[in-house]
Amino acid sequence: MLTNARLFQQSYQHPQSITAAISQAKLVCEKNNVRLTSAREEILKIVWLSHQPLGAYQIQDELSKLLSKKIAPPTVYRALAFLIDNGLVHKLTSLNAYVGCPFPNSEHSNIFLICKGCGKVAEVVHLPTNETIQDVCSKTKFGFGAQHIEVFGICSNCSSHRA
Amino acid sequence: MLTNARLFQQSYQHPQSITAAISQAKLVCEKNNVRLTSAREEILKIVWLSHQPLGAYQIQDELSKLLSKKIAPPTVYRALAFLIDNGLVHKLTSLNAYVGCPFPNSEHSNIFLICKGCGKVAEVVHLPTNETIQDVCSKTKFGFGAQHIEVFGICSNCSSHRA
DNA sequence: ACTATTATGTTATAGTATAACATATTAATA
DNA sequence: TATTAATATGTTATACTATAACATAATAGT
Repeated sequence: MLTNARLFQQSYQHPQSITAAISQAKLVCEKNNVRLTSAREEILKIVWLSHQPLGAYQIQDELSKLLSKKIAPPTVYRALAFLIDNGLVHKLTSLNAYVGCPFPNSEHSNIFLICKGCGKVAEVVHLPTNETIQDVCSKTKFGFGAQHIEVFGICSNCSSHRA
Repeated sequence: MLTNARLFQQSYQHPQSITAAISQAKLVCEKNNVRLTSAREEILKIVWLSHQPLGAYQIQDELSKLLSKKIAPPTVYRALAFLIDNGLVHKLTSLNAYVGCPFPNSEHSNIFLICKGCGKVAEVVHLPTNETIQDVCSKTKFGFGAQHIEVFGICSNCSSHRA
């Protein structure tokens, strides 16, 4: 099972992971034959730097600050659409918020653990869950395309600190 | 496995299910000691009558027609919040749309099969999937609260009619 | 250099949802 | 049954989320 759930730990500090994420993103874009422009890269960094999922307008604010100029929503949404299309960012639909994908190359379960305590979100790749979903699809003759799983609860750090 | 996936069949016509849904809703409300007021009941009917998930403003339009008067958004959103709280309606977060719950009393997997062809949505209760999710939570020490699973694909009716 | 393609800037607006406060209805109690 | 507390609805305004449409700029291939 692949996960970045340790980001729930208080000590966690996005180690070299942002630069790692960026260089991985560059590889992905090269492979997909698309361009990681500076706007896209900046937004990817902003999303990665946050420990919580960010809304589009929060990203807008950050980017405005960073570049010291006004950024309009389409700039943000277009970059997000690009990053999502290329598997570098996910949208959490229940939150209208965006997170960086920690493993853009792996097979995806798209399972997101959303902590109601601290607001942090971890992603998990879990093949057994994929299989049970496939089972549901075959039983209902439903042609599987994609899945999106959001799990709401309390992370270990929050439960130990509030207990 | 509990499902209403046969609603994907072309012949499917919401049999007596609307009245059944309403009477079940009344039971649920009685059990929960809350009131199924006429506005709430009307909105539940509207959601049930649609074979596709409805947006809040579509519901607003329907209700306005039905009652021949203007309905403001808060009326709709409040009724939806009530129905969701009592497990009678679900929100599909990726669509910003609402569907009636076909089995408001059962244990829930909250698995939604969303057909990209016809736009219909079926719900499934599938305990094995619950178990794999629980497994993910225990492995990550994440205190499970709730889950929401959206599966995107093509239903059997659409695949047979387009093949 | 020229052209086609892709990306960004800009303005306006569409679509989704809630805050805040007034009024009405219902349920419980005196 | 009048009173009160609680719950629900009406109403207005506004916040939040996202995209359309069109102009300009940057890039890549010829």
